[in-house]
Amino acid sequence: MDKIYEHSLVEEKIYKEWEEKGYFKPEVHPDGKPYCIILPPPNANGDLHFGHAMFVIEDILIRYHRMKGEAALWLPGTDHAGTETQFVFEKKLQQEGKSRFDFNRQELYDMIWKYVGENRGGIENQLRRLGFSLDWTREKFTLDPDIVEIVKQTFRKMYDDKLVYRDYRLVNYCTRDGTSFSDLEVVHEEKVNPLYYIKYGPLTLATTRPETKFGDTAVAVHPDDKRYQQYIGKELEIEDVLGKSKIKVIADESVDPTFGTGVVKITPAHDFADYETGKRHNLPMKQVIGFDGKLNHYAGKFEGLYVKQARVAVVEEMNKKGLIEKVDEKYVSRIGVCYKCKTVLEPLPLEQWYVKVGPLIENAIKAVDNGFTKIYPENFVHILKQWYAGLRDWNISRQNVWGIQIPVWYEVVNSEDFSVSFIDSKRELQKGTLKEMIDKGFSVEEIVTGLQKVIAPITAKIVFEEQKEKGKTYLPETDTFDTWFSSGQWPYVTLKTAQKGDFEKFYPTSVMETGYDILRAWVSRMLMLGLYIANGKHETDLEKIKNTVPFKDVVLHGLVNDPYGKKMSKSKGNVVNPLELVTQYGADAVRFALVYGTGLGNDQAMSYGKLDASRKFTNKLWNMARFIEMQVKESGLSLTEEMKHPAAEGEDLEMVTKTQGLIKDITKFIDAYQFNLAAELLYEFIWHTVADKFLEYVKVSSNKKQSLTILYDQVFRDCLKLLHPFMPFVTEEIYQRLYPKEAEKTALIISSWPK
RNA sequence: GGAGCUAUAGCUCAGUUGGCUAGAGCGUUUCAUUGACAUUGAAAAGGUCACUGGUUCAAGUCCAGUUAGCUCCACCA
Repeated sequence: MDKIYEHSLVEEKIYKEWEEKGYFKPEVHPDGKPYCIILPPPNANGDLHFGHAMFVIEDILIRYHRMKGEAALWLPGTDHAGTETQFVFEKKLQQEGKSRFDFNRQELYDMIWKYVGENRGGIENQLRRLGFSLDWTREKFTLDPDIVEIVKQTFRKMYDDKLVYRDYRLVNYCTRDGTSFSDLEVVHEEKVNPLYYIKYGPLTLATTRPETKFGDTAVAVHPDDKRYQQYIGKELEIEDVLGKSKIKVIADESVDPTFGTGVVKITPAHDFADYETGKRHNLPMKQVIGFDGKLNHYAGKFEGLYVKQARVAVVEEMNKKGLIEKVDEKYVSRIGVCYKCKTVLEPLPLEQWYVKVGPLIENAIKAVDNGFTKIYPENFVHILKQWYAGLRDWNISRQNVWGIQIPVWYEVVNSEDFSVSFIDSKRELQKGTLKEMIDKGFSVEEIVTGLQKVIAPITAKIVFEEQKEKGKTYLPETDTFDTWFSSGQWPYVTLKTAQKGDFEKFYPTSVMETGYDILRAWVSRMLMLGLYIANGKHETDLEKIKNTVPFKDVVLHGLVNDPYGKKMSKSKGNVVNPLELVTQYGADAVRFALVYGTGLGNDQAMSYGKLDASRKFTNKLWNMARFIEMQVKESGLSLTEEMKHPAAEGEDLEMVTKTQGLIKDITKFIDAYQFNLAAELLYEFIWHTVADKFLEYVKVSSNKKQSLTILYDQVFRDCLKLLHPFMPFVTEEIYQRLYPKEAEKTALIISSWPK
C-alpha cells in the first residue's frame, strides 16, 4: 500500500466496479424489505451547486439500509424546471441576437430539449463523482413521455372531480418573461415609490400608481369616515388628464381612513386589493395595461408607453393641469418582482387554470397529524401547517413553452373572442383576434401549426382531445403546467414508470430528503397530489390515506453557504462547484465534512477547515490499514484465511466491548437521522480510541497475536463497515485490500451491517 | 403584521427523551517522534453555555420573558 491515500486513483475505479456489478440496484437483495428514496430531481438547466452535495444524507441512508440486507432503491432523475430553464435558454438566444418570438412552440421546445439533454449528462457525472449509489437503470426525467402522460391524466381526473377549474382573475405577470406566477414565486422588494396626492374633483387621494388611473372604475372611502359621508354613492364629475370624466364614490371597509387622505382609487384590473373590492361592489374591470407591459387605447395619448414611462408622462401632464396636490417622494413600499429577472410584476387579469386546494390540504394535514408522514426536524410541521392554513387556490398555468402543455382544447364559437399569436408560413409573427387572422387569409391549420399563444375567453367550452367533434373548430390551450404540478407527483410517476412492479413494491417511499427551502413549494405539493393520485380520487378514509402517502418520513437539511456564511449565488460570484472540491479533497472528505458538525436542518458555512480535517481522516484510516497489513504479514497471520476468534481478555476484551457499543450508537444515530452525531463519534472513536490507544497497545501487547487478531478481524472491519455509508470509497478500497477473500464474495458496499 | 431559527472556547460549530467534571476542528503554547500516518503523538491554556426569572434532587438542555442577529411568510393604496 502507498504511504499516502490517493483518492484520485481509487474513486473512479471503485464507482465503475460498483455500477457494473449492479450493486446500486435493489435487486442485490431480492428478498429484502423494500426501502426507497427518490432523489429530488435537480434542475436540468445547469451544473449542480454545492447544496446538492447534501444528497449525501440520502446516500448514507441508502447504503446503511442496503448493508442491512434491505432492497434499497435510490431513484435518480432530473426536472425540466419550466420557467427557470426557459429563462436561461432565452438569455442564450438573446446573446445570439434572437428571441422566442422568432420561433413557434415546437421549434422552441426542440431547441430547449437539445440544450437540456447536454446539461443532464453533466449533472449525472457530478452525482457519480460524489459516490452516490443511485440506480441509474431507473433514471427518469419529468418530460419523459410516460410521465407526461400520467401528469395529463392527473389533470383530467382532477377536472372531472372539479379539483381544477379555469378562472379569469388577476395574476402576477412578468411582462419580460411573458408568464404568470403562483403567489409563492413572487419576490417582494422594498423600493422607493413616490406617493402622489391627486385631485379627483372635490376629493384628493394618494396613490403610487397614477398611470393606472385610466383603469379606475370607482373611488372608495371608509363607510364611517365622517369627512366623506356626503359623497358616498354619488357620481363625481372630475377634471382629468384626458379631459372631463365621471367616477363613482363607494364605501368599503377595507379602506384605511388613516392612510393618505382616506380616499383610494379602485382599479380592479391592476391591483389585487382593488380586484377584491371591485368584486364586492360589482365594478367593471378595465384593463389598461397589456401583457406587453404597455398602456393600451384607454390611455388615450399615453397609449404605447411602458408603465414606467407612462407614470412620468402622466404625472407631468397632471402637474401642468394642477391636479397634483403634493408628492411624498420618499415613500417606501414593497412591490412584487419576478424571482428570475427582477422585473416589477404587473397584476393583470388573465384566464388561468387553478387547483382547488381545500380538499387536498385537508388530507395532507391528516397525514401529518396522524404521523403517517413524519417531518424531521419537527418544527417544520408548524411551518408546513401554517402555510397550508393560509393557502389560496393554486395557479398552475404558465405561459411557457418549456413544460407539459395543459391538455385541453377550446371550442371556437365566435372567432372574435379568441386572440392568437403565431409564426406564419413566411416566418412572420402574426397577432390579433382569430377573426382578423382568418380575414387575412390564414387557415386555422396554419395558425395552429405556428402557434405561440392562444387566449380563449373564459366562457369557451372546454374539451379533451378525443371529445372534439367533427365540423367544429378548436384551438388548443397553449399554457403549460407550473413545474411544481408535475414534480409534485414525482414519487408516484417515477415508481409507476421506472420498472414494472416498482410502484407496488416501493410506494409509499421511505424517506423524502431535501432542503427545507423547498418544503412549501415541493414537499407540500407532493403530499397534496400524492395522496390524491395514489387513491385515484379524493379519499377521506384514514387507513387509505396512511397507505398512500408519498413518503413516510421527510428529512430536511439546511443550506450550505459560502465560507463567510453568505448565501451562494451566481450573481454574487461565490458559487463553489462541488467537483472542484471532490478533485482536491476526495469525495469521501467532501461528504464527511458536510455531515460532520452540523445538526439536521441547520445551515452551515462551507468550511475549508472541516474539509482538511476530513481529508486527513481518510489518510489516517489508510495508514491504520497499512499498519495492520504489515503487522499481519509480519506475525504470520493470513490475510486470506478466515480466522478463529480467540477468547478476548483484558485490554482486548475491553476493545471488543467498546466496539460493540459503537455499533449500537451509530445504528441508533442513523435511525434517528442524527448524522452529525454518527460522524463525530466515528471520527473520535476510530482516531482516538482505535488508532491512538488500541493500535499502540497492540505494538506492545504481551499476547500480540491475539490483540492483532482482535484489531484486524473484529474492531477494524466493523469500523470500516460503520464508516462506509459516510466514506464509501476509502473504506471499500481498504476492505478489498485487507479482506480479499471476503471481498471476493461480497464487496463492502453489499456486505452486512455489524451487529 | 405573523412565524421559525440562532446566541456555547480566539474563530467555525457539535452537544435531540434533563445527569456535563461542557466537547470537536482550526488557531495558540510546551514537549516528543521519522514513526503505519502529505506528519503524528503526549500535554496545556482558553467558556458565569446572550440576559432575567421559573420548574426540578439536578438545567447548556424544559417553561416564561428580555436583548441581538439571521431566515421565511403575508402584504394596503
